[in-house]
Amino acid sequence: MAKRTKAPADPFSHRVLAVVRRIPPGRVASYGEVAKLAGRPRAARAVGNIMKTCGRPDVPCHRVIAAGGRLGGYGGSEMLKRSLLVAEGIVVSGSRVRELNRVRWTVGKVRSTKSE
DNA sequence: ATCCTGACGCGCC
DNA sequence: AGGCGCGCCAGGA
Repeated sequence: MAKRTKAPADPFSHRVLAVVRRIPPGRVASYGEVAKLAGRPRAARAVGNIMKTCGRPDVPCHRVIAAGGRLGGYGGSEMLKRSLLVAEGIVVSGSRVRELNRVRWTVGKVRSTKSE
């Protein structure tokens, strides 16, 4: 045996997709946050690339935004991303998410949609 | 294997 | 406040 079947291959990309998939509706996570949770706090850029190559409908890539609440990009259709976020109840102003502190997805922080 | 690009992040001008 | 540059990581040619 001694064969671990196969090398870890891409635990990173796989991890990123898993994290994004865990993002609940009405919540958003930044590329850097996802990257950090995936095990690469400096791979925010790579995360963005993976989002593009994800090709998984179970991965709400539109819920992944840039740092500071910026929309980031969306294949050139960031207006679509903005609409999707707003449609989920997220307040977006221009190219900036408002109340980021409220929509920011945090692990272990299950805050109801109730305004506090 | 090497080079370049790319849905980023942060600092600086 | 907005724009520019450098750094970091992964995937594709």
